[in-house]
Amino acid sequence: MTTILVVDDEPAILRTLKAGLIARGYEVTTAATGRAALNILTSQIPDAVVLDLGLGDMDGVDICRAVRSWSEVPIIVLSAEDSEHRKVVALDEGADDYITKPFSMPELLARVRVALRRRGSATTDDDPVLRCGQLEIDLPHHAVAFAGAPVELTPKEFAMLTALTRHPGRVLTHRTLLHEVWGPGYDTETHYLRVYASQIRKKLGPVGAQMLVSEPGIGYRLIDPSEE
Amino acid sequence: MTTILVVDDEPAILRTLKAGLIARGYEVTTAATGRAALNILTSQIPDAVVLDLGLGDMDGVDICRAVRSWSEVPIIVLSAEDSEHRKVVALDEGADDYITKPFSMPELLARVRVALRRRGSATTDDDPVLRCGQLEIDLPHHAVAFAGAPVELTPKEFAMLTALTRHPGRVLTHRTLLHEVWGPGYDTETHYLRVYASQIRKKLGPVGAQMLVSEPGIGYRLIDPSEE
DNA sequence: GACCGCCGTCAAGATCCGATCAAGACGAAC
DNA sequence: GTTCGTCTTGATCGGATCTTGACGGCGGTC
Repeated sequence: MTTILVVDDEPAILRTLKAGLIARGYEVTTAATGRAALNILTSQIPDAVVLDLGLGDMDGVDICRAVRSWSEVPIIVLSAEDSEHRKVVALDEGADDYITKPFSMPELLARVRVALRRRGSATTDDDPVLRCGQLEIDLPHHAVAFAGAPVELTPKEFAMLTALTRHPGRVLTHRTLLHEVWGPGYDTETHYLRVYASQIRKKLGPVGAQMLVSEPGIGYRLIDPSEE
Repeated sequence: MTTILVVDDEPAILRTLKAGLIARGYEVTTAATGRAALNILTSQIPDAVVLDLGLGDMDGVDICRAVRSWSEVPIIVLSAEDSEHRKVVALDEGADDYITKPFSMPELLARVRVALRRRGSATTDDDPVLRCGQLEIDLPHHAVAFAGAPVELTPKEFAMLTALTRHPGRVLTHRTLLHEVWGPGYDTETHYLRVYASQIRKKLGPVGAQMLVSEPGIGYRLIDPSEE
């Protein structure tokens, strides 16, 4: 069953969208606020999202950015504004498509099909929790746990550990990590990595510390116990 | 280098598109007819396609359909018509996006970035492993194994063995190896090679040691058992 | 057989790199 | 403006790695 989340604060539009999608055979869940949408998206990720930018409680672009930190679910943005700048920002922050109101239902449906077509051929697993051995990273909640016990990390520590956990067992070069966590322009600051690796190890405890190993001259690696 | 194919029969638009894309750092190839576009797409597939529907010789939708039979390259369609039916058909026949002329260059660029972003995350899990006989070098994991048993190598040892394994059975001259591992300026330090060849042999064990042979006065070679 | 060039091995000093601690700088929240 | 947490930077220690030199073996040449 293909599920689509529709987010819009105008009941009339919400009804129209829902009816059109159901008529095409999709399962539809709805949310009227950004907060409600994020709540849904942290627990059960649909196959696609139709998101109106103009919500009462938050900016739709912020929702895109937030969701993109833990899921690649296709997001089709609706907006009343035809502002070029807004389009570019939304697309760069994670939206897959941008439709200007008033829109035609058949076009929206076609664009939904495009989004689903892509998803079908791509990844199927979309668990917003990264795991590696006893380590668990809940991306939407920004929560880390090792062996069931919560671990408090600062933003940079979180970003670095997440980058490593996305590729268990693989060596990430110093450059790659610095790019991922600090952005471009920090390519030579390998000292940062040492400091943060040390702090992460300390917070993971004696057992977890052994999972984060350095590959001298290359980078860092998170040992994947399932590969040993 | 990211390559984008632009297909349009109006020279003015073609020029505009090409200039805008090149300014953003993309490599651009162009085609003015559907036939020319298909010719290019059968030989070398670009990273994305920008396709004007209104070509002289063929219907753009037919091009979409044809390309989709052998490639999933992202296609962004441009069209002068704002016909809803045409949009739906194009999207259903394989187009990933549909932009109506007149369009804004920043928006087009943003949509190109969306298309490329997807391509980037789709091709993540390939594991290029170099092999030569019982020797395996997993480059992303930075792991070396001989006959299934892991081998711990220092950075220079790893670099030297990798260089040799990239060309199984072939002789790499002293100069080549020194350049590859130590960089320029070490052309005469052949003694380094002797030291490291010795250490690598020691770590590969008695069987593996025999694979690394020296060609007196020339360089070193990794024996490829599949060629003997 | 002695010499010579080249290779292989070993080991010791020098050097580099990573880990850790701690202090200063910065920024956000109140 | 102050306070707190986080980020940046510096100093130091220990260890792995690299470099360098010495020595012996092997095969050719004279």
